[in-house]
Amino acid sequence: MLIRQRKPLNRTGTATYEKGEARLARILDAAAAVFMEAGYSGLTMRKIAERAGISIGNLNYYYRVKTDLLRDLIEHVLNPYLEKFHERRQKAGNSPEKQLEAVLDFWIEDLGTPETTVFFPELWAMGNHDPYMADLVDDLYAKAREPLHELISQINPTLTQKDTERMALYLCASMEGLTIFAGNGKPWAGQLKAMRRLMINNFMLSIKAAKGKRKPKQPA
Amino acid sequence: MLIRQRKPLNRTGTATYEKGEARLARILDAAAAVFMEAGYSGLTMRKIAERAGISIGNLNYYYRVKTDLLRDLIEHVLNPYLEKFHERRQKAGNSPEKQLEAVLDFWIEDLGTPETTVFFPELWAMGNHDPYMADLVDDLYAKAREPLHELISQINPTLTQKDTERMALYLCASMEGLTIFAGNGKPWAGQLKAMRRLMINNFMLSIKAAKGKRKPKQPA
DNA sequence: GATATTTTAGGACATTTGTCCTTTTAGGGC
DNA sequence: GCCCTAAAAGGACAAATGTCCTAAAATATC
Repeated sequence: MLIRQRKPLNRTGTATYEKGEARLARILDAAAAVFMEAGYSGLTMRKIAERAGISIGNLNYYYRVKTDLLRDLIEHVLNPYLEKFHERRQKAGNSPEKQLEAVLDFWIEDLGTPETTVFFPELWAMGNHDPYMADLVDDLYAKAREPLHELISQINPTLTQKDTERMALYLCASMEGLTIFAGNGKPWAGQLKAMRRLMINNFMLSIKAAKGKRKPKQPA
Repeated sequence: MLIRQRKPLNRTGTATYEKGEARLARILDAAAAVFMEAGYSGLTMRKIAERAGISIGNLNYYYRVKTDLLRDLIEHVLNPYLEKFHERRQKAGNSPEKQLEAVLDFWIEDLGTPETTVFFPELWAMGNHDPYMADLVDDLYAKAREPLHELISQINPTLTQKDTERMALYLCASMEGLTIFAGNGKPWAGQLKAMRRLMINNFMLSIKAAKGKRKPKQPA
């Protein structure tokens, strides 16, 4: 069954038949696996092809240029994160506190997975040398912080928008930093749950204790 | 003037004359510069040689194997950090609070430098694929956390050792995570000072509010 | 079933990269 | 001034890698 009309050659990351579509997905899966094992510097077209069970020629048919494969790979890995975050946000509890706790819970739990532990530090490193990657990462985190932002402002309405943003960034940075120490296979991995409790407690404390300058009605 | 006796060839990262010693240092400087610009994946022997103003043959005379150069490079960059942390720790204020504040102040300020912003994320990524690098990074952070550990336990003596360690890790992870967002050239770089204030305030709050289980004297 | 296009494989090529070898130059010890 | 080793340069080589080309096989469309 035909899926999309497209000129032969001169294309990248697209397939027209179902078979090609499936192969494309498997290529990106293989690329992700290689990336996790060997990192960005160890990500070669031949390794990807071998992992996907196809020839280099065939891989080159789908991706003429490695850069395109890399970009698709990043999106292929990152998209599920945003989806997971959005759906998790819905089925949170009732109060803003419970909701925030649910989001943070999920966030920190995710740090412990091998994918997140390996993938994100690599992204951070790439972001320092590749503006495209830097933008991609920034966008991702900006979207991931949105729920935090909203919930923080509900828990402590006296905070200005700027203070709320900074508080959200604080939480985000703290959790992401934990990846390095308590991520999968890291020295503190066994204490991830304890760290989660400690962090969330401290976050809540900080949010409530923060003295905001915003007032319900501006006094004359 | 002769500095060290050594068999010719079969050596790595060592020089015998002063000239060689100086060249060695310049090689590592050049390597650090290339590393910062291009990252680990862009670090090639030829780029390093070119940057150092020498031939590949000469670079190979000092480092037969790239791995050795990389390890020396890491140490060459990391050592100043430990030194700076130790000396900064001495000239801190009087009270434990002031001392801790000084250490954290310096720590977060350092995040904003181009070197730290670029170098550490690269180290984190390498640590996921290279056990040697992983150990090196772990050791570094363990040493960097020592002052935190001690000061935290002074500020809140009711905390058990484990709680103190976790609290230190919390501070450490939070600050390191901030690198990604407010490091040099990052979107939040302009708000690094504000974030520093926010973080340190919250850290102090968390340390003091933490309820420890340790008591001065065990009750019967 | 015939045809056109997608998909696949295999080889090939130029470039890059780590490493090695040989030769020349420089510098310290006597 | 002579000798020995360090320091430096340049070339060379094999392996790896991204990319391209051509031909065969598979597949949808008519």
